[in-house]
Amino acid sequence: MFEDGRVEKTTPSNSPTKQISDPVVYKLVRVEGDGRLVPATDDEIMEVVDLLKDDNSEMHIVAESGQAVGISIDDSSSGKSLSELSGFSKFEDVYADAENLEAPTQETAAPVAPSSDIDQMKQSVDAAECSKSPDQMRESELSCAATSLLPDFSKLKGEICLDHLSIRELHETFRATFGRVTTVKDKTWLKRRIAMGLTNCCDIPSTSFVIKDNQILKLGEEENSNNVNCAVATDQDVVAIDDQQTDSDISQKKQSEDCQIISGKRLNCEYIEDSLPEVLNQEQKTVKRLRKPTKRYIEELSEVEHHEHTGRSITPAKSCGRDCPKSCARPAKNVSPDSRTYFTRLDSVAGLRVPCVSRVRRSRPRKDIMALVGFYHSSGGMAGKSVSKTLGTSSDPKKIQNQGIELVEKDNQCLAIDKVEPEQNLEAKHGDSLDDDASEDNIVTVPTAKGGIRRKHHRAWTLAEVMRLVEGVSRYGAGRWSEIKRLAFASYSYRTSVDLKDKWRNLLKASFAPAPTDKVMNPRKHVSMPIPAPILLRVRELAELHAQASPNLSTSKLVGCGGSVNGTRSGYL
DNA sequence: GTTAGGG
DNA sequence: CCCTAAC
Repeated sequence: MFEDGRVEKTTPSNSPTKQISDPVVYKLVRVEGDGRLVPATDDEIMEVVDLLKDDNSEMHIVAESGQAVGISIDDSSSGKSLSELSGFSKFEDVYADAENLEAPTQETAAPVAPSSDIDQMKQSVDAAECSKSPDQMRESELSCAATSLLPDFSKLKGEICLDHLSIRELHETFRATFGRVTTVKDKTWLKRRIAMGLTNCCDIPSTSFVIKDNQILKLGEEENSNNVNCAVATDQDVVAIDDQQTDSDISQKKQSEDCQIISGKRLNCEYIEDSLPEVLNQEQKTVKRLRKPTKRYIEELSEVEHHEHTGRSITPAKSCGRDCPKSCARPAKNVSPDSRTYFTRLDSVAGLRVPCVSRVRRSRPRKDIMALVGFYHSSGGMAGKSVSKTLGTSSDPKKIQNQGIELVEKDNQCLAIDKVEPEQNLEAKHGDSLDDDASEDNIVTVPTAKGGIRRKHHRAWTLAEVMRLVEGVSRYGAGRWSEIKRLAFASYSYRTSVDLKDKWRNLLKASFAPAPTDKVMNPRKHVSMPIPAPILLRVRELAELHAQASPNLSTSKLVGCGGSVNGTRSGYL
């Protein structure tokens, strides 16, 4: 996996930091996928020579001899970055982290003993004015900041320049920044590391810079190197993570420090992971950071959304559209809206039981109404016929699509259907009251040839409706359908004026057709309730009446009083 | 918006 | 019952 990958490298430490008393000889190696370190070939060395020159200033890592050997790289988690970036520059952090691992034990051995610094710091918490050596004085200032573990560079007021600090001061600053001590003696590394901590940024120039308002101000630094720095820093992160993950002995302190830097760099590099440890330094908490929601969180969110969505489609409380303006306006009958009981109404004339789902007009049957199908079938009659017919339409390949549309449609439909209407039961007792407000909704969407779909809802005309229609025609005149609708079918929200007109037309047809003879008719077709002869007779009368009156254009009102004038002319409307 | 008529 | 032209 890392065959092509990068070569880690070593050179004699030519760090500008002359304080390094312990020169380290680096050896260029290649990290194999399994973590083995393979001595680099000449080609590989040549490959990175340029990098060495460019990044020389970053290479003055102080590492105890032999530490480089212990570095292992977990390719499983960092392979990508490793393959993309120069492994060589990782050394900086790798070494630093390796060093940090042993920081507690190294403290005493370090040339600048951190422990003594700590003591001094504690003693000089409020001793900024103590008369000490100039060096100590500066230390005191830094120590004051360090005691809170939060950097307080108030004396520098927003502008921090680390360039002129000594190694020891840098150590103090480091400690103030990260809350831990370090034995790294490399000034540049310390500066950059501190700058990273202070600015939460990995874009730290390798040369002089000033930190102002938590931002890096470069001093004559070119833009080009910045990108490199960022990338390098990211790479360093990866290495640090790997180191942290593979090394179980790691100290909590170090973990949090790594984490902090990592998160800060992530922020900058817009690479965010959700595996942040819980332990964060204080200053971390003050830093806003982008955090990708955890997977679980995302799932929960989506689930909520889903619930909301489905909930919306299931329980819409919207007003019905054109179909039932009236029924919606009417006061709701005192029924639980959630009740899904379906009452049946006994049609006294036809002797049929038809479902009475209250005033829902032109909406497709809900799923649960399908459960009633069996009932429809067993009950026979025209209701059964109509339902089976509509069901047949819906069971084609388009069914799924239709159902999807159904949901949408229902949102726009009056869903007061779930209400049960006691009055209908009363009417059932009354028999065929003209106030009968029967309703049933079995609406199916039918694909049309045009590619669209149309809602097909079939509601068989009850005898009561027919009678009411006939009366309406006789009273207001055939053709005044809107008036009939308004005055006689006000409570039949599902019957439009067009419906009335159509029905009347059918009635006319029936009335002038030869009397049905049972033997001829297919019993299957005859499920449709026959219109009682008296009604048909009345229809014919009215038709003849209109046939006569209508040409006049003036006398639709005469219809009611006209009685039977010259009978048998054209049976036409 | 209503009505008539074809489908 | 839907669709649409005509009014």
